[in-house]
Amino acid sequence: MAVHGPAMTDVARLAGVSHQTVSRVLNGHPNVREQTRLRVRAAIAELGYRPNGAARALVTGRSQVIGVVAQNTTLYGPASLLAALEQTAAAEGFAVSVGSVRDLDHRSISAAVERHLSHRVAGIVVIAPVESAGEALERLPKDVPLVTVDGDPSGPVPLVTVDQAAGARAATEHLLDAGHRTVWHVSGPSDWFDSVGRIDGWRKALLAAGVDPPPLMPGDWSAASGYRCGQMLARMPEVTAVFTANDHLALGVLRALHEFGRRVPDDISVVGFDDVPEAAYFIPPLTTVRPDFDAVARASLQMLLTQIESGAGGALRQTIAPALVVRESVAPPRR
Amino acid sequence: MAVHGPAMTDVARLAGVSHQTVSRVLNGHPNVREQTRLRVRAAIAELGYRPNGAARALVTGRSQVIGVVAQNTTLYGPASLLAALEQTAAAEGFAVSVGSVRDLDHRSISAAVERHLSHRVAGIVVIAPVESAGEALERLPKDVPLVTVDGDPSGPVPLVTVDQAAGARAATEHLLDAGHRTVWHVSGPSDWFDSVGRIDGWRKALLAAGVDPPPLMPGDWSAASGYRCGQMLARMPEVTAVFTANDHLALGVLRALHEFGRRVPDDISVVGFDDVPEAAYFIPPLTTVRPDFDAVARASLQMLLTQIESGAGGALRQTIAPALVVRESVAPPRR
DNA sequence: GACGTCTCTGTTAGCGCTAACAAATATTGG
DNA sequence: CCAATATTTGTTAGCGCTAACAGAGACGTC
Repeated sequence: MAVHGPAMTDVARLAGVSHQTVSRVLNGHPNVREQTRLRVRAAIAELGYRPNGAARALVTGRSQVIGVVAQNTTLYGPASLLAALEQTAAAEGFAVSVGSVRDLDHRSISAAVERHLSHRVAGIVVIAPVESAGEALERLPKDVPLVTVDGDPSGPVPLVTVDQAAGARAATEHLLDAGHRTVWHVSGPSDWFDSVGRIDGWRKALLAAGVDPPPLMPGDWSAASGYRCGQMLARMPEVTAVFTANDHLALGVLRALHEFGRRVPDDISVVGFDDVPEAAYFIPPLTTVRPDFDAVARASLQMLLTQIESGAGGALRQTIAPALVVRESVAPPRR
Repeated sequence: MAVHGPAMTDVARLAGVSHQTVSRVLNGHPNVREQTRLRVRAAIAELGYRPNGAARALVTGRSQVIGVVAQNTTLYGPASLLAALEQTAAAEGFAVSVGSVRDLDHRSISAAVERHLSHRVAGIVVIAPVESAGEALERLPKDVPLVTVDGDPSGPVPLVTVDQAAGARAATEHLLDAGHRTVWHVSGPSDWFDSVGRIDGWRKALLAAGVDPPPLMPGDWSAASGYRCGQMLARMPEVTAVFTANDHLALGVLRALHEFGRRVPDDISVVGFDDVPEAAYFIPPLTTVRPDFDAVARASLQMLLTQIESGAGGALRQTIAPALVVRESVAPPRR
């Protein structure tokens, strides 16, 4: 094998056909005699030939690559999404190129998208949970297939999203059903759509039950901020139930409560969101809401592929319902 | 902008030069008059021209893409590594294409590498913490720049690795220094080099202190397996110090000990490995070992780029030392 | 048997770029 | 001021592939 490996003509020569016939075999074109097809395949195998994606991309104007733009792929949610996306894409013959950005302002996002475009990706998935991201997306070239995940529900861009409100409602109602008078909420950052949706669901559930929502405690997804909120919650004797916007916040809250001698779930019940793999091993095991990342990945890729193939998109909005996972961090309030 | 956007010739026409001059400007070739350079840049900006990576890759035989092969990018370690790799690569003008694999057997790895090769990536980083991966890598075409992360320390492939043994030794010695007679170890799966290195460091530290290593408790990185091991540890009154191969195992152990009423660190001290962001909010805050993922990413990319540029590699082995992070899960044994 | 109609295969052009060389222009030294 | 050299620009070819068309057989139909 030379430095650049065998090309299509080499395969053609060995199989005694033209390079175009090789191309037809590779692309599953119907009008090729079975015998020829086999000869070509044999030649491909013998030479260890690998089609050159760059050449194909050049002539077709599209590569078999999907670009993903995400912010913090270290967080459990984005990481899971990315992994699921990659698995799904691979099954469809697409590679995934990551362009993570440090901040979700629109300069960063635009830059990441630009990078993808210059590689002529077939389509782009933007995990854009933040308001400022939307603006960047609106001014993009319209001919690029694009799907947003957890983006602006009211924006004009095709969107797949976890039903945050439904998840939050389920969590809140679960606590209410256990007999709690009200439910406190430790939220994520207010510029994340995820946070807003969860706050919304929590508030609606309380209102529907005829209770006035207590003040919101804003966090930033981190266990550290959960801990800070927990230190306040622990000092308020009336607090008996807390819903946190993710599991890491819950971990921080749990620790603060523990430090103050407030027992979970005996004194205070806690529900999280995300179902990180460790949630079952928190002290106590955490009742939480599990978003189906695989489903989100499948839906967004589906949507993207439809756009890629047909030029214009099918469903422009899709919502995935999360499920409540009941463990041991919830109990009825003591009287 | 047409469907495929402006090409180099369009820029050339607008700037009144040949397309080759445009190419020279783009590639920073020295022999271009300043005035011409400016005219070209202006034309590029005006048209919103974006170079076509596919065409460039076709003619140069190399794209500005680095392929990463990893297994479970949902785990904290791999996810952090991937993110760091992406950041570093972006700074050097490279995109990162992920090829995650479900299993680390050599068929899967080979397939992922093949996919990358067919996209003509400039180089490949394999996060291959498992023995079977090594075999797959040895039979690769030799002309592809390749770096392994956390791979086989005795293999022939260029390698960047966290000094697992040093980290484990630091953890073990920290417990010994606190006055514990011996230290138990909950390990990762035995086919991971990371596990083997950590087991090795733990054992050596004990031996150096003149104590006979207690039986090894094998886990699988998950909190679930940590919990199972913890249930056994809790029942053995003589156990006063445990070093777990990662923080999630530690979480499981912590929970099991808590259930059995064994207090940490009063009754039993625990040290983890990884320093996940939540470790500071475990109950109690976890003393652990922090590998520097950024440094690993930088080192591996550095190594890869050297290979890409010079044809053959520089340093073939590089080791990054981890740091002990002291929190509250360690105390002297009670007498 | 001549003709259209399939099915299969080959030929040609060109995607957008860089490398290699050729040509034109500027700069220098004698 | 002219040859010799350095600098800047243009011209050509071709990377490996697919699309579009053209040609060659095989087959049935009148």
